[in-house]
Amino acid sequence: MARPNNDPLHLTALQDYYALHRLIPSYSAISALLGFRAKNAAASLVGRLEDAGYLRRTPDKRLTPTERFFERPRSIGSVRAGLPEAVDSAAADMVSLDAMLVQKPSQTFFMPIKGDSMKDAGLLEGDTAVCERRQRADVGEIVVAFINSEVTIKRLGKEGERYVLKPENKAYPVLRPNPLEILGVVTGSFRSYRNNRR
Amino acid sequence: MARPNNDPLHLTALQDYYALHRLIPSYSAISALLGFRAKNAAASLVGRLEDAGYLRRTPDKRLTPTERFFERPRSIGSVRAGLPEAVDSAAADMVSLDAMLVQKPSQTFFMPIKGDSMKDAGLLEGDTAVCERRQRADVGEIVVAFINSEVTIKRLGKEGERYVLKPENKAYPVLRPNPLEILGVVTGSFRSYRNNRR
DNA sequence: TTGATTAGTGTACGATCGTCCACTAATATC
DNA sequence: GATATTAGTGGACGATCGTACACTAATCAA
Repeated sequence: MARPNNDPLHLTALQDYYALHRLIPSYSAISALLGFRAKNAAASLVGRLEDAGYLRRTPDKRLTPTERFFERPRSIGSVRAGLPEAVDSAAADMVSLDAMLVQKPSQTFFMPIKGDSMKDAGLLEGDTAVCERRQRADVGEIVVAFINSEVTIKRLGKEGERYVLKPENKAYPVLRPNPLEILGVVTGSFRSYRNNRR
Repeated sequence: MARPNNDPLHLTALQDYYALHRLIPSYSAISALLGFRAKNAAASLVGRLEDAGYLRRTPDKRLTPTERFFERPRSIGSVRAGLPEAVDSAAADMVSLDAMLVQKPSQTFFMPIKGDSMKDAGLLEGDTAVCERRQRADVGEIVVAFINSEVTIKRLGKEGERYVLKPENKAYPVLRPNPLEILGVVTGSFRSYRNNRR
């Protein structure tokens, strides 16, 4: 019995499962999850998902999510009223968080933001900065610098011939370290409003 | 032959494998990876890793990384200069940002921040809010609300018996929409300094 | 010196996994 | 109105997976 299905790829159910367990379920687990009676249905579903580029296989044939698997709808902002489910998927493109924030994984590391010296730049205590390892930076970029045996995040400025580190908070002074050692450049940031993990 | 081993948990090798494939390998794959001749060695290794809290199992017994699996030796604080490596606990090439910010993929969407009405909360123009579809929210949460045929992001407040929407910027007034329709709750946010923006 | 613990070898076995084949029912196409 | 195509059923089968049991070698503590 092939009941017509508006979501024949069952993507969201699998994404929820993955978010919970960090693993693509086995065929029989997929069948249990989606209510299939034959695990063969799961097999062909996985085939479709592979064709669509949501799943791939490791060298030893095991199932793995691709980048596209993690894409989420980005809504435009003007949505029709009424329907609460209305952040309209028709008016949304799909974007992947990782693809947006991490370009060079091997050069990228995370740094927790401490204190409020950068709060006017929208970097608050507890935020995480996405940083790219690099020794040189341009004026105006936010950099990870090494100063007084500590790592700090400030905006790179210039006074005459001299490079300085500017906080984005009037309560803090401009730093004029000499020498100035740059560990990396902040290419993004993120924060979570949840306390708990997972 | 039990050769003495300085890293009897083989964590880094497994972390590298996971970074590559987003999957904990099978016992035989572990044996191949680490050069074991008996996959039983992998089995007991996994047992140790479970005891140490690096791995756990899904309800159907399949292996999964825990939060601790993604931790990295943090040598921050008093890092000696010149060594920009190993700055934070979670390495960017291992853990996906998506996993950190999205708990329920099927209910989650992204919304661009417009204007500066929430700048004191660290939400700037061009940032992206991670939102979870939900009709009800608690006072103090940042919500996605529907007001005057537009979608807006504000903090949910209460005045007496009445729910209000508070901007986080003194230049903007408190909104008292009636009725108040909530589309979702902001569970996180992120921004990229890449091409544009500030 | 003895005994316990740790780390890995080797073989065997049952359970689970993924694939294959034939089949069905609803939808879409011509 | 005939015919693909899509989505799922059902059972069979070989391969792989995880576990169990017996054993070895090196380290460590009493």
